[in-house]
Parts: sequence; structure tokens; C-alpha cells
Amino acid sequence: MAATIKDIAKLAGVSPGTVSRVLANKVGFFSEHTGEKVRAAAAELGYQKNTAAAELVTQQSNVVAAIVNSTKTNFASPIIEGIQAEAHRHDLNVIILYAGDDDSEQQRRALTTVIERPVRSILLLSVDLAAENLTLLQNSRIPFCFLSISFDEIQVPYITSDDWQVGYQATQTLLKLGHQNIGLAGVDSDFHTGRQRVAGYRQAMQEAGITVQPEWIQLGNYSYTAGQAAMRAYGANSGLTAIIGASDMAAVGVLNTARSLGYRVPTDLSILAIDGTEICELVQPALSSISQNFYEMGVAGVQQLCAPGELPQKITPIKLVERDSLQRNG
Amino acid sequence: MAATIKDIAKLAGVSPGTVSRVLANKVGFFSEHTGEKVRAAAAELGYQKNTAAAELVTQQSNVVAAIVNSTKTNFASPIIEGIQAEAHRHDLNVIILYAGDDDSEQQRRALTTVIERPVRSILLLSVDLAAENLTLLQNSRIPFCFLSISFDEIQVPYITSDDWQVGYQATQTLLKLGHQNIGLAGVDSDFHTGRQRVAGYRQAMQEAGITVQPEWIQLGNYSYTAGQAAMRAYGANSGLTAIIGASDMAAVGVLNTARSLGYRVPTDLSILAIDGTEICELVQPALSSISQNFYEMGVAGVQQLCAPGELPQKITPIKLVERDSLQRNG
DNA sequence: CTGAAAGCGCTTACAG
DNA sequence: CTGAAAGCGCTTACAG
Repeated sequence: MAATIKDIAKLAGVSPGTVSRVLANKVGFFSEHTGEKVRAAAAELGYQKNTAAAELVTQQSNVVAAIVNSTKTNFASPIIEGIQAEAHRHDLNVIILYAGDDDSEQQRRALTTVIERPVRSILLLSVDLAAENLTLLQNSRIPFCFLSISFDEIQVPYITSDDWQVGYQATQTLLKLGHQNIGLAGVDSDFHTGRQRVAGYRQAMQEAGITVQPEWIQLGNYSYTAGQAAMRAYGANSGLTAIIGASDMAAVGVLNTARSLGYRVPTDLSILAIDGTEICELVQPALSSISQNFYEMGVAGVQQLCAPGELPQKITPIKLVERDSLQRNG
Repeated sequence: MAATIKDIAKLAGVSPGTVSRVLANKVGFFSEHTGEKVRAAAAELGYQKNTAAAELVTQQSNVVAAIVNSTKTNFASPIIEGIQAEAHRHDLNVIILYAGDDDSEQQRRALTTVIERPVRSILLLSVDLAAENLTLLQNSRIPFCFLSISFDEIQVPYITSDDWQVGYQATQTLLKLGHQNIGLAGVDSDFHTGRQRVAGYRQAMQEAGITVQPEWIQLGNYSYTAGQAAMRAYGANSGLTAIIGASDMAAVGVLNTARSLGYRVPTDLSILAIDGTEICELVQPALSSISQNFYEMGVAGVQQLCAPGELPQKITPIKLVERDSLQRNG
């Protein structure tokens, strides 16, 4: 049995209340002498506080939970790093839970694990909650915020990039290089994020006076496999001179498949990735990207939940990072 | 304020004890009629159990904590998937904590976050604990097990691959292809894992009657950067015909740098990675690897902690996976 | 400065 | 089958 506050009290010859006060360092509430006795006793017993018990009485907690989609893309790490760093500044601890891959049962398990204990707030990293799970979350009355995902139908707090701009700027980048026949590969139009990217793409193309051929937009779930499938659909004689990968992983799928189809990248085909995680620098040629600021999303998420009353929907900046996968057309 | 068991009791016109019994579904301890009343009341109030309170009285918990090194390598995901799957089978919930990058202060924070609440057991994924933190962990009396890391000096439970065999088999694979001048890149000899891999490498080389040149072994921390640095140290005229990357990331670093130095892979230089995570399939040529069974490590980790009395040190199997980065020499 | 007491939300012998 | 009571480990007004 681990030592409790009572054991310390007995050993130090004081009351449990006093032990609690010195261990919580309530200055002015105990004498120097008592403080020393208690601390010595605690050390001797190897005392470890039972924080769960303390949280029960104070009705508050300093842990924030991050629920992540065990996604086929890979931007969770920088978001989590941002969360950790900012949480540290606020003296908060963070625990991470996996919610599976759009598996509503796994989502529910992660959610209840977290709701059934005192957590201060919940961050959801690009997890698209099933309706009943969203209800569960909202009923819990625990403050929450979605990260790296956006919504239109439902009114919930989220922080992410401006996905319309992501699509628009990606397309503009390629247009400025003289490309006209531009593909968009692996994007998921079932959700708001993907629809926005497609809309930005279409707008840029329209402004350039280019008619988008239906087959130029290849839907998918942002995965490597989706990128491969898209490129296979485009084929060896696609007529495309540039392709936007809907995510880094999709872009790598496009890259590898394009190669096997005989394309030289970027000589025959330019590829622009969306996300800008480290994977862009691992492949050759290194992929240029419209990079999101994932770290900042994590930071902003924690800040938002620490400063209630802020506006519930926030945009983090994006930027073009040029590497080696783009080339002027003509 | 969230609804409690007392609120339900009042609404259903029974005692809190009874509510507890029906919600815990202690069959035989309540009548059908009472059961229905209570469940209806709970539903009406949107009751969410306070599991922390329950854990306080029962003195047990069903959450297992996984502490992960936010490492520059990338095998944590499959281990965590294994943990999740097996935990699910035992009806356990898992929370994940980041312990930073060999940062003893961050380790301590993650550890205390977990020790200060009721967790059933702790899994540590390739985190090399600072001495004082190991003491902290051991004093907590919470069952724990290290994963994907091994030790010689200290006696603790761990589950990992046989690192000596990893080094030995990697080297053998290359020797069988006729290579003699074989480099080992990015390995960390400060720890047992790395020392074992080096020892296996040396043994295989010795059995083949080859004298290992000191510069063939390039130390590092298994990162992409370490791989780059190693390859730069080998240089354009290394005389090596094959290189073992101490990790996937190190191997990719070797690959990209070798290319920029003018090597064709695998024509001029064969590369064999250690780990076998998905990154091997993302680069071109796809990297052959000595693959570890990370998923199985996760599974075995929770099994081990669910079945005390098992032997505390376990080995998971490795295997050669051939992809496109190896070629016969001569 | 310190102790006694109440209470956080739950569970579980103990009676009946 | 059900209630009253004690208790898990802690915190915090309230007295003194």
C-alpha cells in the first residue's frame, strides 16, 4: 500500500490537514518547524500524492486530453509538440488518446475514457466525430476544441488552416509557373475540409480561364494509397503537367506512381504537396508544399481553452515552401 | 454541475447504493423494476460516471499508460496499435504520454502525471529513463515494462528484438550477397541496444574473415541527420559497397546523401535498413530491411503486464524483408 | 499556526 | 432485494 497523508501525519505527529497544507505549500499556514517535520516524514515514506483524490475534492484538474485520429497522414506529431509546449507554460499535463480510423466505436471509447475522469479540456486532432459521439462530448460540459479540421453544418470551436486558401494558393502557385492542366489528387470531398480545398482550386482555375476536366479531380482519403490510385487513374498520358497532392502522403503516392509510369519529376510533371511535414524532405526530389503551421495549431488550441470567451474559430497561417518538385511549364 | 449518483437516487426514489448496484449491473442485487427506474433516471439526467471516484474506493484502475519517446525515429505507431488492440481485448483503456527527447525533466513530468493517479500499469516505448526517474518509477510500485529497448546493467522487464541478431543478420544478408566492405551508419553505442547491434555486426564480419575498418562504423542517434552525417563521413570514395542503416530514418539519410555524392543505389551501393516501418516503402528505391515486429511488442507488453509471473524479458522475432535497395556484389 | 470535521462521488460489506 | 453507514485519499472553511 502506498503511503498516504495520514501515514505522514502519524509519523510527523501532526494532523492530516496540516500535512496537506505543507505539501501544497500554503505559505503562512504552517510554521517552519512543522514544515520540516512533515517534509522529512513524506520523504522517508516515499510519499506520492494521489492526485485523483485531490481532484475529486477540488473539482478541477490540470490535465488536457488530446484525442488523435490514427490517421494515414502524419501531421499529428507537430500539433502534439505545440500542445505540449504551450501546456507546459500553463503548468498543464497532457495525455493523448487514439481514436482509431474513423471508427465510431473506438472514438466512443477514447471519449468516455476521458469524460469519465476529471480532465480540464479536450483537443481533437482531425477527428471527425460520429454524431452520437459529438453529443456525448457536448453533454460532458468539458471545454473542447477541434484542431486541423473544420465544419460548416455544425457550430463547434475549431482551429485550422483556411482550406479554401490552401486549395487556391496551391493552384495559383502552379498557374504562375505556366501550368494549365493541373490535377488535384486524393482529396476527400465528403468533409468540409476537402470541399473547401476543391472550391479554392476551382476558383483559381476559373479565374485563369481554364476549364477543369472532371477527371483532373481524383477523390480519396489523403493517404499514400489514395495518391497512388489517383496517379494510376491519370495514367501515362494524362496531359497533366502538374499535380497537387491533397496531403504529403498523397503527394508521395503520386510521385512514386508517376515515376513508375515513366514521368520524370519535375521535368515532365510538377508535384505540389499540401501539409509540408518532414516527409517532403525525405523523398527525392524533395516535395515543394503549401505548408500548414501544425505546431501553431497545437499552441493555439491550448491557449483557446485557457482563455474562454475567445472566438471559437481560428485560422492559422499557411505558406509556400519551395523544394525540388516544381518546374516552369513551357 | 454534472449529475451524480445521488441525483439519480433522488429522481428514482432509491438509495445511492442501489443506484451504484444497477449501474454496475450487479445481477441479482436489484429487481427488474428498480433497474428500469434507475436507468431511466440516469438517462434523463445525462449521467456520466465519475470513474476517478470509483477508482479511489476500489483501489484499482483499468487504464494502462504508454510513455513514448518523441523520437526522431518512427516506430512508435505500430507499437501503440499493438498496445491498443491487446488492451481492448482485456477491456483496458490506454493513455499515451510524451516524454520528450531524452529530456529527464520531461520524463519526470510524464512519469509523475501517471504515477499520481491510479493507472494499472506503465509501458515505456524506447525511453531510456534517467536514473532518478527509474527510481521514481520503481518506488511507485506500479507494474511496468520497457518496450523496444534493452538493458544490461539494470534488471528491469523489457520486450524487444534480439539486437545482437539484428546486427548479425543484417550483416550476414549483405555478406551472402558478396559484399565485404560494409558500413554501419547512425548507431548509438552509448546504450545497450546499439552496442548489441555493433557486436552482432562485428561477429558476422569476423566469421567472414573481414577486418572492420574503424571508419566503417559511424555512430549517431538513429536519426535522418545521423544517416546523412555518416554518409558524408564515408564520402564519395568510401570503398564501401553496402551500408546498414541503424534505423529506417538513418538509412534514408544515407540513401539521399549517397545519391548527392553520385552513388547509384543499388547499382553502386546497397543499403539495408533496420526497423522496416512504412518509410521504407515511401522512398525510391524502396529500402530492404531487417524488420522488427513492433506491433507484436505492443501486444506482448500488455499481455506481460496482465499476466504477472511471466518472465520479465522477452524477445520478439525479426525478419528480412527484401525490397529494392540490395544488389549482389561482383 | 493547527486540529477536527465535513465532504468530493463512488462502492461494498453489513443488516434486515 | 434494499438502505444506512463507513471509507477511499485528499482539501478547506471553521474555530480556536
